[in-house]
Amino acid sequence: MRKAKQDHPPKPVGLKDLSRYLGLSTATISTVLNGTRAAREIPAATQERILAAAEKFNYRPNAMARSLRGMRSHTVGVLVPEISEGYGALVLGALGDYLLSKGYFFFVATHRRKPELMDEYPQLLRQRSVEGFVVIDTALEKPLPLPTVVISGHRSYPGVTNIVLNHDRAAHLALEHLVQLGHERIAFIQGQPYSSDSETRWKAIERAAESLGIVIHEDLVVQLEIDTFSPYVGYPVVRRLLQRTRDFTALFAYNDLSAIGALRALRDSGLSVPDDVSVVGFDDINSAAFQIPSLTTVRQPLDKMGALAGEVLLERIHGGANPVEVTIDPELVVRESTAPARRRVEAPSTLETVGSS
Amino acid sequence: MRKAKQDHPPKPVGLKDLSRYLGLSTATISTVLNGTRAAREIPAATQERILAAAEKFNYRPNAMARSLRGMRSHTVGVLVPEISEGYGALVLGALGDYLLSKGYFFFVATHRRKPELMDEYPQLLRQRSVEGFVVIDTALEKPLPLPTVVISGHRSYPGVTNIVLNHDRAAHLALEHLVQLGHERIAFIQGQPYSSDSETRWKAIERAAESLGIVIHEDLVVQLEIDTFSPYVGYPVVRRLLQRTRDFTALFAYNDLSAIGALRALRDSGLSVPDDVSVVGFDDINSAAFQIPSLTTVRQPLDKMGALAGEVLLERIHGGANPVEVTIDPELVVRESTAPARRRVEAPSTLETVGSS
DNA sequence: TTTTTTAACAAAAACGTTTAGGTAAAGGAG
DNA sequence: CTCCTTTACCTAAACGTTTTTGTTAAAAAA
Repeated sequence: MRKAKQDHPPKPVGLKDLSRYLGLSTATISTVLNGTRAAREIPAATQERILAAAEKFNYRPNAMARSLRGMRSHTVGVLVPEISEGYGALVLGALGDYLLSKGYFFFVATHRRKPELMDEYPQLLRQRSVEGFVVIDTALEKPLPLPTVVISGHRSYPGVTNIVLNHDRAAHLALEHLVQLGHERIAFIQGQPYSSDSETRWKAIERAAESLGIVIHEDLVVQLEIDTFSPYVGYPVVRRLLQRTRDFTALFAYNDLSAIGALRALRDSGLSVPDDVSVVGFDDINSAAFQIPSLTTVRQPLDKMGALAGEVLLERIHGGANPVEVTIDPELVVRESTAPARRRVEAPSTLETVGSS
Repeated sequence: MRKAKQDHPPKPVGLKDLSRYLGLSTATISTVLNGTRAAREIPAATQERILAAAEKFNYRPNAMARSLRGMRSHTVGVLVPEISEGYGALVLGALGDYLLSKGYFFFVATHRRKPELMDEYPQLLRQRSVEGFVVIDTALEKPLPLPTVVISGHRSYPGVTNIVLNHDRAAHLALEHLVQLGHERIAFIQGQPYSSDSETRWKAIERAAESLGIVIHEDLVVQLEIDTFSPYVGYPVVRRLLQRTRDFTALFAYNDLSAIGALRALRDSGLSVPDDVSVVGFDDINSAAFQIPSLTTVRQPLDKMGALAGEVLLERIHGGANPVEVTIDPELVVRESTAPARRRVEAPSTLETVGSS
């Protein structure tokens, strides 16, 4: 019995093999195949011969050798908390497709929010000669040493382009919708502290609330804590909220995932959506439209953001423009989970007005 | 005003820089840093000096040069229909984490089921010196020229390891559960023709049905057609099924996505789950537990399958064992979407028995 | 004293390309 | 017949490593 080494992969044919076969130098072959300026000095007949041979032996230049020599790898590094359902996957998918379509490959490094990995991976990627970085949903501690595009990044660094949603518009769309339905007491789920949009989005919500005349009641605000890509993320916080108070008619969640968890929590607490409570999500992940009730949500064009990140990065790599920030507009998608407020709170509720009446 | 080229990334320090700094040859430094056998001839003092300098200048060996020389790239290629919610993302996530933990990076190529890309990408990846392939949910037309692990592959090729779910057990678990609940007339959603598990799973279902004494009625079988990662995939087929007949008490979907679409279709047709129809999904994606009603499903340990694929591939790359197939066991997760059959079909329904009574 | 051994490192080739700078042969001008 | 151009290539260096095979000076042995 042979050892497992039996079928060594056939060695790919290299320039040297072609050189031997054609009786030409590797230099000549290389220039012809690359169609460089120097190739014009090679007669058509020879060029044909070279092309034919390359075709015949299915010659593919070794990318490492080429990169080493030419100092461009046609590779970018992508830094992401994790590849999973929802946010990351949608962005990564569109980004990947764009990069591939432009002849770039990409390394994905999932740091799982561990600081040591977030430090280490950019270095490892650099070692691998990536030409730039795309950073997804990750708060950069310092600028990276190569062209960088951050999706949902909110810190400014020189040489770093941020791709961000127009959060003010997003918050306004959602709250305006709720106000138009007659909601006044609205509960909020804030994002996890480490999620890169949490703070920015909350500030936008505060501004939108102000401009729409909505009061944000502190006891109606809860914050996500656990780090999971299951809707469970939103379940316990909403359960706890409901134990404390039920004096609200609408809930604006940090994202669809937590909104879906909230749907379940509301139901488990005997409340009906949207009859008792309207729920608005954020992102419009694929399954949002298929919840029962289907989820009203602020759509974040994650696919566009991913593709745009790729576009901007390649532009930068090729020495082009270097915008500090690119803003994308959200869109409100109204579905079944929002409805007119159950009861107009005509009279102020007891607690609020104890001192002032 | 300068052109956009202003801040050229600082050139990484190389072996030559260290060589100049230390007054030692690159050969010596390399051997010491790599701790090769030859390094034992270098006195401890010198070694210290070298290590210290490497540390000081944060020397990182250029991976392309190293690969070119050593002919090992510590890179694998992953071929996947697309990065998206559900199946692909879960597998890819676990696979990626495993590979990274072992010091391997990976290129992801998303072929979107286009034949020309499925042909082209393996070649491009090979050019990039990957050491092996992981193929996810993709029917290979021919074996690839490097160690390959296929997740949910059902064709056998020499040198290709298939990681497959025990579909017979999966089918049996689901159908047995339904039978125990008293279901006799069961509808089925088959997978898309190109989905690599479709055929295998269906055959397993036929065997399980046979062994449990369930008759599969042709008019209760529909097949997924469209290629999307939205639950919509299951919606139209179930709507059509319901227009044709409502004479069934349970539905076994190809996957959770289509099951979720089915939930919506059933509701839109005025049927209640699980009171009128019980629904069983497949995969146990994160959101399955958070549907309303939550979805009974056959859990496929996609994360384990991804990690296992990585493990087997690296084993193979290092010249180790080369199993033809590795089987993984599914698990039934019972939730709210299944319940005892609405009505025992005591008397045969009219159509069935016209000729025989 | 001469030869051998050992310690400590250096030189150079190799990996597969690309590219700047040749050069031999053929053709034309004088 | 000599000199210059042009044509059609080739040589060699370079990219940053790793690794095989030296090389040199000093120490040990004869």
